[in-house]
Formats: sequence, C-alpha cells, structure tokens
Amino acid sequence: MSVAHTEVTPQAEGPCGDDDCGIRDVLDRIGDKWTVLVIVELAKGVRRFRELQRAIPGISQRMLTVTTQRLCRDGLAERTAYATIPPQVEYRLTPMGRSLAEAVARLADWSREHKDAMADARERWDGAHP
Amino acid sequence: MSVAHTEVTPQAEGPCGDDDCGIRDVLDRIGDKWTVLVIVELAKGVRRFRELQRAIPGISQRMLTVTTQRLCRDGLAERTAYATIPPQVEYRLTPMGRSLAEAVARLADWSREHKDAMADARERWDGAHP
DNA sequence: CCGAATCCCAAGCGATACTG
DNA sequence: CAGTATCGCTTGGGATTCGG
Repeated sequence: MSVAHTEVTPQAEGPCGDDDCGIRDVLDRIGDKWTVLVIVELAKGVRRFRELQRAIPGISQRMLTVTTQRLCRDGLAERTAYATIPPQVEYRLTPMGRSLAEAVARLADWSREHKDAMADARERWDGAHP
Repeated sequence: MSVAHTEVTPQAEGPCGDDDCGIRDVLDRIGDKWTVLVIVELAKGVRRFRELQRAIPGISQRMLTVTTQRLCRDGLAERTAYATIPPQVEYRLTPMGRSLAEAVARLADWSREHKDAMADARERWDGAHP
C-alpha cells in the first residue's frame, strides 16, 4: 500500500495530522447536487453548454452555469469560446479533472455494489422502527 | 480492469444505462456536512456517542444523533446500548461501512494529492476575473 | 450520557426574465 | 446559444430545551 494512502486500520489514531484527512475539501467541491453529474458527462468527451444541459435531466441553466464556472475556477475543466453567431462554448476536463472523474467512478462502483444491501438494511430498519 | 468498473473512456456513451452511474446514491448519503467525518472516526474503532462528538470538532449533539441514525439505518454502522447509569452507547462500522470508509479514504487521497494544484488554479482564476 | 423536540436562520437551488 | 440578475421556496443544520 502506498505511503500516501490514508490508513483506516482500526484502533489507530491514524496518520491524519489534520482534522479530517482532507476529505471535506473534496466533498465541498463534489458534494453538491450537480457537479459530479457534469464531471461524469464531461468525462465522455468535449461538450457544449446546451449539450451538457440536455445530457443532465433536470439541471437548470443557472445551475449549469455556476457548476461549470466552479469547475473552471478549480482547474478541473476548461472553457473554450468561439465568437460565432450564435455563440459556441466548449467545455472539457483538464487532466486533473479526468483524474477526479476516475476517483468518482470508483465511488460509483462502490455504490452500485452495495446498493441492494443498503436498500435491504433500510427496509429492515424502517420495519423495526415505529 | 474489472467489468464492474465504470468506464470513463472519452467519447464513449459509457456503460451507464441509468442517468448518473449511481453516483448520486452514494453522494446523497455522504455528501452532507458530517457523515464522512463520523465514518472516518468510526473507522479507527468503536466509539461512544460523546467520544465521537469530542473527536469531531464543531458537530452539534443534534447533528451527531441524526448522522449516526442515518448510518445505522443504511446498515453502515451498528449501535449497542448498555442499560447502565448513566447510559452508554457504542457505535461501530459494519463490514459494509468499513468498505465505504476505504472508498472514502481513496477520495481523501485524491484530495490531498491535488489540493495545492487546485489552490493554484483558484488563485489564477480569481486573479484573472474582476 | 444519550437522544427527542422545537425554533430559526442561511445556503442551495429552481423559476423566470433579460442581455450580448 | 451562452450567460446574468432577481426573487422566493425548500432544506440543512445550529441553538436551545426537555426527557429517560
């Protein structure tokens, strides 16, 4: 196991000198309603603004704007505007953005693997509680 | 690469038959302010209610209660209560909870690895924008 | 010590209308 | 098409109080 990896060994205080192992940093960026959906879509390739909106059902124009801007600000995506009529703007992930997409995909893997078990646990819990 | 893994290959439509590869499911559970912090703490071992609260600076009693309850409901943690005076309650991760802790630790790894690059990107962006 | 109940505020988000 | 501006609702979560 790489030295860089966060240990989760039971009973140890852990190597996290800080409070939260930095996990909040990334969650503050992808924990919102739309960011990961945009990342996942951009991981498939270059997309125009409208393409993104059509590919992500339910997202409003406003939220797509703020989400793409945040991605660009954090260096996870890049924006390319062409001065055509009508305007045309392309978004694509940066290398760092692609690496985040990879990490996110792993989390999605976990989710699908345990989806049923969690649903079962919920049913049992809800059944056993007034 | 495992068949179960979500592909992020550019230009492909991807194997996600559903909308979001299931990524929203897990983010709806760990995307809130406190859940991952509790998971990370419980990954270190069994903890009592008060121990958790002291270990997680800033969390209120109420939020710790709702967070632990959600974890128990989803089968990620277990609660053991002893009828002593004063009461004593222990929380511990289930095997599924530990596997989630592992996945979360990987995301934390990514976060620490790219923290500086993202801070730089922000500074550049903020500098270049009115 | 552990948790439930209530009140309240602020952030996040959606809807809509407007601009280049 | 792409983005901005404004308003209003909904929700997360903090503070406090009460109960077992």
